[in-house]
Amino acid sequence: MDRRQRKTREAIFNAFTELLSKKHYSQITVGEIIDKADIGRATFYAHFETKDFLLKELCEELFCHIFDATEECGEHHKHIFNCEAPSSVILHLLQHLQKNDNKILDLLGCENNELFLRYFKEDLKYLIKKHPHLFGGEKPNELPDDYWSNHISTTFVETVRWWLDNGMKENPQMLANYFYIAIYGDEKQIT
Amino acid sequence: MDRRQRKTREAIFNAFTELLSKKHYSQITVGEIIDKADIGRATFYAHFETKDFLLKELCEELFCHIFDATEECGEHHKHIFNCEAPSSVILHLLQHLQKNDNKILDLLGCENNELFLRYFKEDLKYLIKKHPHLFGGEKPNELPDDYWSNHISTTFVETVRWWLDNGMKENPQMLANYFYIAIYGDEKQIT
DNA sequence: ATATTATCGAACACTCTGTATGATAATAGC
DNA sequence: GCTATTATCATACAGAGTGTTCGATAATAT
Repeated sequence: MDRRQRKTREAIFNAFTELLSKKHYSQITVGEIIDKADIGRATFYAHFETKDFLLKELCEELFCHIFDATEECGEHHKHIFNCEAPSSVILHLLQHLQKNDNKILDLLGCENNELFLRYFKEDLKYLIKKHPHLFGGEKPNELPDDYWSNHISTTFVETVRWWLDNGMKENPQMLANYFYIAIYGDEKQIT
Repeated sequence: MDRRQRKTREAIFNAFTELLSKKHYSQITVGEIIDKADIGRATFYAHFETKDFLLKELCEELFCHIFDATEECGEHHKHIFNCEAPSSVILHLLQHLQKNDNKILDLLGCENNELFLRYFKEDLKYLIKKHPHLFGGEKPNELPDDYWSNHISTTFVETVRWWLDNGMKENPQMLANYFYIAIYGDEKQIT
């Protein structure tokens, strides 16, 4: 890829991210993005068809760094599986978040968090479907697979949302505990 | 309220609801709404400041019929508490949904469901906070109140979403069971 | 050195928003 | 019934945002 293209793309992403942390997605205009990115109007549209596509590509780029749900950046995927015991994959993800890797927390915590948490959840759900025992516990027999993977991923995302909304006072260990208690009940909490 | 006002308001709500069931909220214009409602442009703006306010008022009107989270239509509220055993409030809500009371299902099931499920969840969360034992079960001691009420309401909304996305094949009884198993585990399912 | 390609700036047609106007018709109060 | 009020209408309008086009310029690749 041309260096000019890379620089332009980078400038657009940076400008867009900065704007997203300040105001709602629907209120951001292409005019603002190109002003902040300091590029020409035609250049923006040479890169992204619309603002919606820009958002989509930003999400894909960001979440690819946390876990690979699209099967394209495998080394990160492996990372999750190997560097920790399977029972604390959740804890590991939360620690990544707390370090604010790739500034992902800025976007999950801002007023646009609905947008990003949806992407986050979809990626997570896909991961759980592929690896049912990733989070250690057992699915109750009566529940359909899909219902269960949806329940797990939703509960995780909502745990993160709750954490962010309440000022991130709890440490990742405590939060992982909440998650496990909510899902599996008192008796099965991790240590 | 003037009969003219009532008719106009009704026409706007109907046109808006019909459009929402067909296309995404962000793609709907005020022009389309007034065309379908067959009213003048100025008239629309005499009723609603913006499209966003229209959505807000529509949601308030709709969900008020299911449960009163805003404390203003108490008889429906009482309805929920009195006509069924407390342990199956969930079942009762699901039965209301299945009957498609007030066409609410059309909106929860369309591509704009994010919009409405968010409102739905907020109302439910408020209700749970006020009546912690509404759904019968017990909160694990280790979990903060707010985390728990968020978990319950999220799980319920996600159960409904899952149901809609999968063609509503299960009956309310079965669905209520899934919900209770997901929340409280195998051993506590209702009969 | 040359061909290719990304960017620029400016202009453009188009759509949508929200407001303003004066005229008309429905409603409410007496 | 008569009158004052008020909702609605049609139309027009300014302002903002979108997405495209064009020729000129500059960076990159071969």
